[in-house]
Amino acid sequence: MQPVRVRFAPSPTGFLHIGGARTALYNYLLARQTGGSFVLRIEDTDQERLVPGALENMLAALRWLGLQWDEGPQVGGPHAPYVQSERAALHRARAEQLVLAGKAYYCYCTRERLDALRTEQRVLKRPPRYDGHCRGLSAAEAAQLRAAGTPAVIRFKTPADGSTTVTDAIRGDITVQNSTLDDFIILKSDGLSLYHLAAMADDHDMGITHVIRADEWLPSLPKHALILRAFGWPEPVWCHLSVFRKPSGKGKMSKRDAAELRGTEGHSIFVHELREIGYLPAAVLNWLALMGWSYDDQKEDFDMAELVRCFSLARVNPAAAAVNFEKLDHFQGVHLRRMPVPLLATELAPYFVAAGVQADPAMLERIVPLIQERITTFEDAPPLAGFFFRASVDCSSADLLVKDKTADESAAILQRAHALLAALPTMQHSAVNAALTALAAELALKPGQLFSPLRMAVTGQKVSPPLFESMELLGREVVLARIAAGAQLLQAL
RNA sequence: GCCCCUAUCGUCUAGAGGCCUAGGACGAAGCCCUCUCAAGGCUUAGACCGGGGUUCGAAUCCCCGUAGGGGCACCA
Repeated sequence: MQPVRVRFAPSPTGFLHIGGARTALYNYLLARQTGGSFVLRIEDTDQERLVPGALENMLAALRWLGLQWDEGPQVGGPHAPYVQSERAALHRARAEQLVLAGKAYYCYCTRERLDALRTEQRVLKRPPRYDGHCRGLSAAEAAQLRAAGTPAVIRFKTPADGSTTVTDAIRGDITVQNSTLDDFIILKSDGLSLYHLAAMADDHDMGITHVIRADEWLPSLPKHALILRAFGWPEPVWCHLSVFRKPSGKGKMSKRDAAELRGTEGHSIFVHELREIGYLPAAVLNWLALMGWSYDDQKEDFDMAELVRCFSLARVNPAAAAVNFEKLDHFQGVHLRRMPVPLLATELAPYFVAAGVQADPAMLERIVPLIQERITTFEDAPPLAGFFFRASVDCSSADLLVKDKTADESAAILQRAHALLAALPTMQHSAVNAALTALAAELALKPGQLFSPLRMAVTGQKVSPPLFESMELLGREVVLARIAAGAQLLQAL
């Protein structure tokens, strides 16, 4: 395949979400695969909707995912500027060029008239469309309005009849009757271009060969094709990706859904939050890649290099996919288990700090093998392994009881274990295992009967990393102290 | 209201006329392993939206329904 020039063109009106990330990923993959270029362009022509911090958020999220752009903000490139608002003069010139060519015209209709028109059409159950009022203005009328300083927009002259056919790479030909389109605005009265013109002009100027974007643009695709044709510009390969649906399969994700997700499930649709929770970029990438694209009927485990090698537009699925976070967790597990221990330890360290425990780096590195296959996200680590670093643990006395035994009997059993471990020549886990297993047999207890209360005493948890390995890492002193404390707690009952 | 897109297990998907008594993955259930929890191994349940065509033959092609999604701004 020839080197492509693709672009990801987000609008800085919010945080980067998984839908945008997947669009960026597919673009990136195609660029890398063909030795082409991945352009990042910021579409900020709607100054009113800009959200402070959104741009920074997107750049950081893209970088975290490893989707480094070849041209764009912060890195520059031969087609700078890459921020659309800085290209306003270019867009304006294009709009005027179209007017001169008789393919667009100035429109002086007020918003009031437009609103009234729409309301009327709504009442009549007619599609809301501009009625072409200013298209028929005589030169004299137009000149008069202009002289009076009447605010004007520029509208594109859509052919009244006939149809427009555009080809989408994954959906085939799409044909719409031109009568269903109206004379849409391409330049606002403030002189800034609307998306339709700005995006097409920039795509052309930047030499974009493939436009891979969200499905929501499909209805306006004919407008874009019309603009391109009006200029006589070549069309890129179009590829419209289906939007993601809620996990329930119903509808698009809303802000409210997003908040709920973060709070109750520990998941998120925002890339930066996924990062905060402690997901691996490799897992997010693997997950996203497979939502709407597949390689074959077997392979699902991909790293970035493999994705670059295997990706193809032809295998992108046109149907909408519901977001499935269980699958994310699965990929997270796959990639997490594959991570080198020292690296995982380094990544985990800040999460312990955030949880209020000082985790000694050397100790953490010894603990990681015990928890690596027991955690999903980094956030899961402190609750599981925080007991290694705390001075003492809080035990629930109920769980300190040996099953089917009284408190006193349980305390006595704990004391037996205490004495045994105190006398053991080594705290090496297999030795601890052997000794404690023998003790259980001697006391006619099932292993679990003895180990459960011990686990509670030593870790303060009903669920923990392997007990004997944990004891070895904790050291005899700490283990004995905690068992003694547990026994004491029982006696106080 | 109008326009566009989509339609295989609960979910993500494989399938591009016979290889399909429809394959894989997540999730679920069961078993094994086992000090808890995981991880791992094995097994099971589970789908071609409906109706018409075309064809010797359709999950695959066409049409009509239906359902879901998206769009119809001086937003992107």
